[in-house]
Amino acid sequence: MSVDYKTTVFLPKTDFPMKAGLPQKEPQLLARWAAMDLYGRLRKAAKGREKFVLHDGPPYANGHLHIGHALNKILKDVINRSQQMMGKDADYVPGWDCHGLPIEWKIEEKYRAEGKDKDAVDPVEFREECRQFAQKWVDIQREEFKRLGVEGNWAQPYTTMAYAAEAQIVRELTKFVMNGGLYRGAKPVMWSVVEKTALADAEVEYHDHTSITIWVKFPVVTAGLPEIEGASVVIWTTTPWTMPGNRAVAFGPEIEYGVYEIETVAEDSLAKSGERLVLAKALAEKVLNDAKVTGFRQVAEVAGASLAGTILHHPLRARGFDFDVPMLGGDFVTDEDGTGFVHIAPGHGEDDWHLGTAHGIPVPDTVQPDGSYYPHVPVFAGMKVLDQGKNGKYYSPVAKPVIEAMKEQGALLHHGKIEHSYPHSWRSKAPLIFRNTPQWFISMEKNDLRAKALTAIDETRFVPAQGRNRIRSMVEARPDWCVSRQRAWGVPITVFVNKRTGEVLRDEAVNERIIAAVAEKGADAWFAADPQTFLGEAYKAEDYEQVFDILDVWFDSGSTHSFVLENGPWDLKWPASLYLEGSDQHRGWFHSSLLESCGTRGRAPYEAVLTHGFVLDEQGRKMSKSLGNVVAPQEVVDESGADILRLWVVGSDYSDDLRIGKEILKSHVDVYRRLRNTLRYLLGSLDGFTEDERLPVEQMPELERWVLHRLSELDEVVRKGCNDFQFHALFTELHNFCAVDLSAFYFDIRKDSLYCDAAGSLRRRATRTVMDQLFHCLTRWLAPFICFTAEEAWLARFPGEDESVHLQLFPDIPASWRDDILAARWEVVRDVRRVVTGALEIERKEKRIGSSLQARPAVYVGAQHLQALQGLDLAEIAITSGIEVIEGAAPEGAFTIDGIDGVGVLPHGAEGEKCERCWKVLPEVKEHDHGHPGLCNRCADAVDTLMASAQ
RNA sequence: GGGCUCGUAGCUCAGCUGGUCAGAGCACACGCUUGAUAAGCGUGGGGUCGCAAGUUCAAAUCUUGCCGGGCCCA
Repeated sequence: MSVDYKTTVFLPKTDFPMKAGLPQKEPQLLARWAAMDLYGRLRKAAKGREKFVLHDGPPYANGHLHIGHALNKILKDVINRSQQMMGKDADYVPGWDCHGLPIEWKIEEKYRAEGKDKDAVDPVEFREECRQFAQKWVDIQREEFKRLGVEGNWAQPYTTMAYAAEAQIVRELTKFVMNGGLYRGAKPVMWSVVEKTALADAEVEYHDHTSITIWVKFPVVTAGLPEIEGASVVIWTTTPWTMPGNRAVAFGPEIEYGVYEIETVAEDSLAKSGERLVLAKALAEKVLNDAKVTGFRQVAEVAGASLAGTILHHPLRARGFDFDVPMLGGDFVTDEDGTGFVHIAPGHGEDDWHLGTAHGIPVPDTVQPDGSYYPHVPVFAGMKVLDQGKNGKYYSPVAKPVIEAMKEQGALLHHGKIEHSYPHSWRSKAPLIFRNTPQWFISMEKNDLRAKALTAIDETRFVPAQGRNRIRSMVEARPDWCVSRQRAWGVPITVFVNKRTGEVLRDEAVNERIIAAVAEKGADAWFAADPQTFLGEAYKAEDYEQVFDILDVWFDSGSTHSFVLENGPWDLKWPASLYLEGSDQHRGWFHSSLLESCGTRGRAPYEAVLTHGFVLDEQGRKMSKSLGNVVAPQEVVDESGADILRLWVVGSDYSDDLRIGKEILKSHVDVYRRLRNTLRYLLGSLDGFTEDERLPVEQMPELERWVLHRLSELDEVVRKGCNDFQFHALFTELHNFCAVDLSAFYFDIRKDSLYCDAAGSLRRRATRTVMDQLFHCLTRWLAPFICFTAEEAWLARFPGEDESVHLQLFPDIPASWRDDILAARWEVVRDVRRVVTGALEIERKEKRIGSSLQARPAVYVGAQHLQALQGLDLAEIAITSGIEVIEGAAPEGAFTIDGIDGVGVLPHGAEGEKCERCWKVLPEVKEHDHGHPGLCNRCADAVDTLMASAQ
């Protein structure tokens, strides 16, 4: 037979390519969206709708984006797009954090390279360089974010360094000035003697460091109980340099202590026979062994709490440290290491400071900014507590003199070394010290800030819910907020202090003049202008100290809600619908925003907080250059496309840490292919589809109604998933729908009708009508995820300058599509189908058939299955040329599947000839009494119709 | 060291308040198709549910400890 029927078959036809070429295609779509002002159109279309405002947590403007940025912004974009398509006005204004140490350091590095001295440069000039640097990275990051497909107001983003922002930050600060929340205090803070500055928590990192350890005896002078009279209390410390700052010794009220009398000692021991030492019982043996005490006996037991009231002497009392050292109870004391006693230097530690101030002990200033002791410190004046050795390692030069002095006084019991985790500066990598410094604080108690913040936490929705506990425990325990930094690049603490009274000037008129100047000239105005211009007539500049400390950058970013949501040109809403950042921001932005807003407005600036985990490598390890496991978003985009990265985001469970690597990306490329081919098949099948062809649901076969039912189920899943910000499960369902329900089932079955039925046949029209619905649903549902590919598919079907899938809403699914009874029935039908395909597989193995159309099996079913099959053509569903359904038990040897009871299949080859058009094997083909030799009846009619319509 | 958290097939993940819970998709292998073709269909092999105790008639699911990873803090 030489007639080529292929031309009469309606094969899929589309220009939508199988191979995506995303790295090339995506930039074209971006250019298109820019040209048509998609963002503007989205705003216009959504005007008047309920607002959904995801307030962008500002990334820091230095360096290229890393994978964590990509995760964060893609997630935000998916949420914004899905909210918009659910009918809200989801406007998104991205922003950047621009002030702060890292940028300042970059400029300083440059100066150093040029041999310039930073301190010799005018601060305004220095700040201008920082500003330029930040702006450069804002521009670079903006392009990198856009490339990921993130939609938003890129033309008018916010930055913390915009003059308007700086002015508003100053305004926020003055609120704390006016309500008394801001105060100047002194406090030990993490201090870098190298950078000569205080460091924020976020600027501290922990590394191993070797410290000298000393065990020191404090003689009891006034015993709180008789057992310890004449004894010495032993402390252990890893920071010998803090001994000049010692003012107390802490014990654990719950800890059991013992008094030990030394009997015999080794030759080189510092302990003396006959002396009595107080130690925690759990640690005594170890301490005494370490101190080379060879014989001792416990002479008394002492409960920790009973030590209260005991007075000790400083071990160097004879050398100028002539003050009493009280014993105080501290919950932080443990008997797990050391001696069970902690020496307290209120100027050198957080716990120390709390305990000291709580008992009215003055906080001594012992160490100068450069790390050397003040001249007034006996014995050690001028010595350095920290310095860099010849080998480049940092050590404490004063450790040895301290040890010597202690030895001379007979106060040293033992000394040694320890390697432990110790705070270091994130920039210079130098070890830090705690140093007492004058700083500005926002009180957690004044104006009930802590209580307000805790209430605000309770009133916020946290996703996942554990986030609430995390931030709550931090706010409960945190000390006052230290907002001052001794730096140059940032918003200054715009405060005047009365030189005579030490009082902070509180005057709204002065504040307004400062704010106006900053709004006009930026925060530089504070440095450049004559202070008298701010003070006006009422005050004399010489009576006031102008503060030049810089505000903690967390105060900047904590204020973004005020100049982005509340004020500013964007017309958003306050509070934000959502803040979304990595889980580290419980201590960062979520936290600072909460405090700032509670302190100024009495509530959180957000309704909900969503956190995601961190990105790890394929083995679940942290990414690092040294491990060589860093995945750069730019590389993924260049190799595979942004849609692949976006797929990775929605295909992962972001509530936990997520992993990425070669294999994981490859699997997402595979997932992408399935989605793309599904869209492509729909496009090809819908070639030439017109409204005339559309068929009402009532006239559709059950199979089509089943697909519509599935769409109604998916509609629910999609909306629920988007509302809950849970994309992973919903995406998996969409993908499985494409793979399992469509590709392997519906499409496979309907190929025959689509290709071979006459164009006007009801069955084919029903198929194409449903495929049209599928196309609308899938492109829109997928649009927030694979924003490029969804658009490409949409445009392949609806070309036009004004067209975009992103201007669509999620489809409205008629409630009538839902048919649970039908769906349950089709579950049974698919079970039967599974048994048939299983049986055919054996025939295939035995080489008795190839294509399933060569088979005409006999299916034995029970009453229940028979009922489910009522009115259906099982051959069509199983894609065989014929089928025989027989009610009754399956005969011996029939194919069955465990778990699908009552269904057995006996294979038979189909009888007849292969229709040359539809490839079914039918007896009627041989008979061909319809004038078309080689064709079945259906195909003969179809060809007739086609030829008639062609004429 | 402390707080929080995670650890189910090669990968991404389902498995709610303990009893068809050992699953899905992908990957892999084999076969089919050659009219979705660098595609599509079918079948199949993979996990002692991180490890170890314990509670219970019964544990991936509860408790404790340990190991490993992560975030935050010290």
